[in-house]
Amino acid sequence: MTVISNKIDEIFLLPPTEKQLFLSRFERIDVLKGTIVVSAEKIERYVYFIEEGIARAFRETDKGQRTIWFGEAGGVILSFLSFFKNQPGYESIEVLEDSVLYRISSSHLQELYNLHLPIANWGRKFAEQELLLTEQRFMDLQFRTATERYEDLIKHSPTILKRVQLGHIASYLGITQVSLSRIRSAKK
Amino acid sequence: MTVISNKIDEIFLLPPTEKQLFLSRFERIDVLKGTIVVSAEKIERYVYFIEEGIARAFRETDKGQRTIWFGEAGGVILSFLSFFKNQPGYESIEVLEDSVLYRISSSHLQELYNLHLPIANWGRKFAEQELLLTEQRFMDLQFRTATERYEDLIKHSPTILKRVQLGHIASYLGITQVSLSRIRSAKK
DNA sequence: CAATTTATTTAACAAATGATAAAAAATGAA
DNA sequence: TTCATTTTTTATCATTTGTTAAATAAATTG
Repeated sequence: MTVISNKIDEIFLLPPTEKQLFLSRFERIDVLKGTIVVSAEKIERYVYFIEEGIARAFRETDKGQRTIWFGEAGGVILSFLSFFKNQPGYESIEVLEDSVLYRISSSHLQELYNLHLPIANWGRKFAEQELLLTEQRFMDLQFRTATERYEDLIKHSPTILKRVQLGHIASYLGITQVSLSRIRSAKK
Repeated sequence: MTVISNKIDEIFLLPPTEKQLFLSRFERIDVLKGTIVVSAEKIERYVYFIEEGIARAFRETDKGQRTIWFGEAGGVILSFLSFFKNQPGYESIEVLEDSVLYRISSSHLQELYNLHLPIANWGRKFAEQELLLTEQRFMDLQFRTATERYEDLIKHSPTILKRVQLGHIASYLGITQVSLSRIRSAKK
């Protein structure tokens, strides 16, 4: 649980008592490659932390699946809509390799938020951090070209590039696979 | 202060004591049309709530200003990067009409977060809500065409369409003004 | 290993959007 | 109002990206 424990500390450092309380609410699950952890059809009642493995969030469209997010060890799997508003979310999330996850239920988390100030502030910092990441994605999409976004991916997430097929990468970048292939060949 | 007071309640209902404490930290400012409330150059130490008026966030690029957000009464003016990470943000924010704002300083807010559980949870809900809005923007940009985004704007924010010039709208939609003009003429 | 499936690249054409320039319309100031 | 400025629309051409289909390469399975 070390990866996740570090991740939790990184978001907001909890006093030992609260940290322990928080961790005690987590439950380990081992999932096989291809498992759909979160389904767009359903309201999801857990937040998952990735201890080991890699995950992909995607939306089903008329033109097939389109990837909206990749997560590696230390990443958090959740549907914001599901978890914050109790609605079915936009996305489904699958693991692309056999993975080890730890999850905490919505109701446990709510209870902790309502009783423990440090944990409420942890939740706030968590939301703020995810907000910054989402804003970053938005800015990239709005202000950078597909080529630049691809180069950023090479630079900042080489692991993903190596472990994930290009069709998923292309839709993540907001372009077709053909277009990505053109970008790749232009770069040589 | 009624618009803002309602907005605060909408995010998360505070007990009367905390609500009053929270409100007591706000300060009213009246700003003239064209005032730059938040500058991309600086670290901004306030969050502003719009009681009356309309605002626009934009980034300076090599091709001129590009709008990233519009806010009306009840909206919140802040740079996430500035406020959450104490860094200069991406955007500058100006008011497009004479406006009435209420602001609370970063340090006051931090203090309230650290001492009052309900306010910490208010802050969490606020971040969660802004996260959902940002995610929505991202999804729109990624999954909908410029034409659809324009139609959504007509449907959901007719006020903005009426009060803001089309150049700003176009860059908000992520297209050129020429392209927006084409979309508008195709619709007749 | 060969056979089959899946993933990736390439090519040709269509559609959408950008860039630039000019015209038309709207706005604001004297 | 009239003139000057700003905003919006229109037109033309270049560029980018999408679409479809086929070819190549890689991975998987029996």
